[in-house]
Amino acid sequence: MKERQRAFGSSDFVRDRPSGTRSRTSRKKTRAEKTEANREALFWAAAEIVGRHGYSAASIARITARAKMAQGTFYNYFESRQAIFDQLLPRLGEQMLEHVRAMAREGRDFREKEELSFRAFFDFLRIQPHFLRILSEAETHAPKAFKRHMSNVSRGYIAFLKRSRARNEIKNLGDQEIEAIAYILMASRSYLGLRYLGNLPPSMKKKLPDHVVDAYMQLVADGLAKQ
Amino acid sequence: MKERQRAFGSSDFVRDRPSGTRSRTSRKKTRAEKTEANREALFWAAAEIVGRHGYSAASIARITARAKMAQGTFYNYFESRQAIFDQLLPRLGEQMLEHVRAMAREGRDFREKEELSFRAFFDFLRIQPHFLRILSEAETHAPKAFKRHMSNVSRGYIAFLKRSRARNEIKNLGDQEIEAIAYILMASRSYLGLRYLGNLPPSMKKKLPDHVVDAYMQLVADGLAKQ
Amino acid sequence: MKERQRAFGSSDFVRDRPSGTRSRTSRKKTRAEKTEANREALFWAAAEIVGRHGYSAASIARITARAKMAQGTFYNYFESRQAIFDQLLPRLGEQMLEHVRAMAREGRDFREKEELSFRAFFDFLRIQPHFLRILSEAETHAPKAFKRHMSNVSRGYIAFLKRSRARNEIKNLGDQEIEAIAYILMASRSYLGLRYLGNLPPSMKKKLPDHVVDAYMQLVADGLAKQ
Amino acid sequence: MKERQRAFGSSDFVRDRPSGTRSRTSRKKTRAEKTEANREALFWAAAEIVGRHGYSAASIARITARAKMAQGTFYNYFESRQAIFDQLLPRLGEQMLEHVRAMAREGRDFREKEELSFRAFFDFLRIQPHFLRILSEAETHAPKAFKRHMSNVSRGYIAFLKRSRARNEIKNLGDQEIEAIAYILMASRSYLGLRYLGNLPPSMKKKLPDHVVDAYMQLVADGLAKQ
DNA sequence: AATGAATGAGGATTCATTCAT
DNA sequence: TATGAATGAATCCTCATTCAT
Repeated sequence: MKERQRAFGSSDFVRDRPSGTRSRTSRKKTRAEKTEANREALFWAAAEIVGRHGYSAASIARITARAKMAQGTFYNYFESRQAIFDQLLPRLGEQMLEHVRAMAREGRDFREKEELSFRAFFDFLRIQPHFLRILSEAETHAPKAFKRHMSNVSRGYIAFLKRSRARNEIKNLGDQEIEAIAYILMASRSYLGLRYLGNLPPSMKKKLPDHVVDAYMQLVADGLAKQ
Repeated sequence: MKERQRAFGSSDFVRDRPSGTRSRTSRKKTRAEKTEANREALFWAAAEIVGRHGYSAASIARITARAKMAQGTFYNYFESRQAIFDQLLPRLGEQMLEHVRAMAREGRDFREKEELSFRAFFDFLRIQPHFLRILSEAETHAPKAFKRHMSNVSRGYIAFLKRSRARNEIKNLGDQEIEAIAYILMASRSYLGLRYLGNLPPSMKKKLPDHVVDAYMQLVADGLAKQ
Repeated sequence: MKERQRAFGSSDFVRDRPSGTRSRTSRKKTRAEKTEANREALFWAAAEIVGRHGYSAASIARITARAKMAQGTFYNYFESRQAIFDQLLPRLGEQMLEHVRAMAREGRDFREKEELSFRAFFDFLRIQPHFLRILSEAETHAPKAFKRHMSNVSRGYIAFLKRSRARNEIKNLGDQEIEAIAYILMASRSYLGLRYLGNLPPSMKKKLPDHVVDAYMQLVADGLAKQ
Repeated sequence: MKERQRAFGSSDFVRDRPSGTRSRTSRKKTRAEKTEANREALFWAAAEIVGRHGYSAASIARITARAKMAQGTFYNYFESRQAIFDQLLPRLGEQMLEHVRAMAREGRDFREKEELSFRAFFDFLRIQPHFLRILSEAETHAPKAFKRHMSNVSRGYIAFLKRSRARNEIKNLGDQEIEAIAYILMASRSYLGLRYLGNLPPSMKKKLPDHVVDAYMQLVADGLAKQ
């Protein structure tokens, strides 16, 4: 249960930074940089622990131990335990969206975009395997963030579906139907992630099996195709 | 935060009884009946609290307060706090399956059965509105029960899909694709439940809007139809 | 930790009874006999548990479980938990004294009597291996019984020593010295018992090694002999 | 039953310090010193309570109250209640041995050394009157420490006896007999301590009566003398 | 800004005792 | 008389948060 190994949640947080800001090799960090680094360390420690063991297991003691800091230091960076919880999902969710959008952009039509974004989501889970647990427990432990995330993501999805509809790439569904479809597609990603990538020791970054992509795409493409 | 009112869930357990055995009005309960009633009271108090506030908020103090018992009494009925958590999902999950299966049985083909079972699921959520939260946090707080539930439900779903395939009512998918589809359909129910029935004061038993059923059935029926 | 096996502390309690009163084979017990048997069962269950795990581990639940009774039944036989604790040492102590005295009686002089009683004590420990622990923790958990036992036993020992002194079988010690000697001899028995018979699974009834008897008798006989 | 007064034992720990390091009057304690002082306060509070009322009466609440700390603070200094119990006997036992050895060193032969160490033991009991109870209940409440202490002390005693044997100062006993004798001598100290210094309000530091020393030395010296 | 000790409320669990059956 | 459920106080321990250094 001790959290001494690997202070930083993962290399992901480094990768996360716009590459220009990466600290030059072996220059001493400025105060601001060190502050930022500490906040990051805490954030990723929390993400790791919540992702692996759940919000209720993420005590300040555990988070700070993993971030190699004293307990008290936590409160220089976050107002409270709840405060850091409230930031987990928004930030990871935004990361996820960026990652997915960047990929989907390459597709030329609904089908291509949808497959690309579907694959991108599971890519992202390999980078950030804790995302799904952080998401699912957020409903109780960070409910505002959860709602915001869900409506945020669904809004994007709905817009995408409406654009596809306008381009005649999918069935002519009503707006309300489109919203429901968006939720179904979001749901699929979560459950398939859970089923096919879940519970992995995070070193073992399995890939989503192709037959899952096939099944999904058959259902979605045919299910939404103009008849 | 005090838990003094009777758990709503408990009406369900009464409904659950074979109607012949319902205790005659104002007869004194036998010892065995009282024991059973207490266990039920604790169970539904826990279900209510977990469903509404999450597992970590379900302290023994809170559960027993809601069930109007002394704290120590809890341990006459359950070995530990974890023990009652481990029973929540299996029991509610079984209830859900029975409810859904009973409805689906009436359908004549894949499409009818699927729609009936889909509607039945949301019926069930109106009876047992805490089911979804109990399910989603179970991943961390009752992981064995969670896995068993998921594989239990998916097994049933997969069998249903294979039967439909054998009857030529749906596309000729491979076994692996069928499993993925099963997860997608399970996922849809959860997320749509969350979106359209979630977060309700449990008295307000909203119905799932028809356009959601439409959207779902269009996607699924066309998505799985023989082309 | 469960105490289901072997309701009766040991065959000792049977052996304990004056042989005339032993219940005739397969006659139904009278009410009084049954009552008595229950009390005995509780007593020996308590002795066993205290002897093996200490007073603080001897909960009513554990005692009654071992005696195969309901918890509440305990209070038909003993006023309180403390009450049964207060009876353990007096009764076992009395048993011990009887056992030892019966043996010592056969000796003709100080030396013989002392050796016989010394050996008898360790005999007794094989019959009643829990005696020493019950004794040593009684100082805190049944202090009155402890004091009474100690003064009871020392009184007997002192009388024996004084008689030996009167018969010129030992040194001419003052009364105060005699008391100190009595404590030393009692002490020796306890510690040697602990060292050479202690911590045994009570089935393994080891015998006190002869060299211990030798050492003791050399010390005592020469130490108290007229010079 | 409240534990508000300062533990008496703690004066001992002060006395224990090399005199040069004693904190100057009214200098503020450094953090490290305060930490050390707290640990000591807890230790001696526990020793006092265990010595006076037994291990099972030594609750964290009681210990911390006596040490004038919040309950939670305890766990900054000891891993668990058992942990502090496990330290009581080793530490007091070591103190005892040092005290006794320092005195015995002055003796020139077996007889002198034995008398000095005997007297030193009772000296020590006046300083540390809880030692005997801490020792006797340790058998059940800190069994590993108990065994280690016993074999530790007996080892020293046996070595002393063997040296005396080699110098022809005592009878030529076999090794096994020597071990038994060692236990007898240890036993005597305990029981005589209990009888003659026990149960005292710890302010009343009675001295062991001379006639007890006489009796003991007569028994031991003559009992072990070459005939 | 960083530390880590201190706090005390809150949590799970145990238990002696009571009491209705 | 025997039962075993009910009680609620007491126990050990954890933890978010505060604060002096």
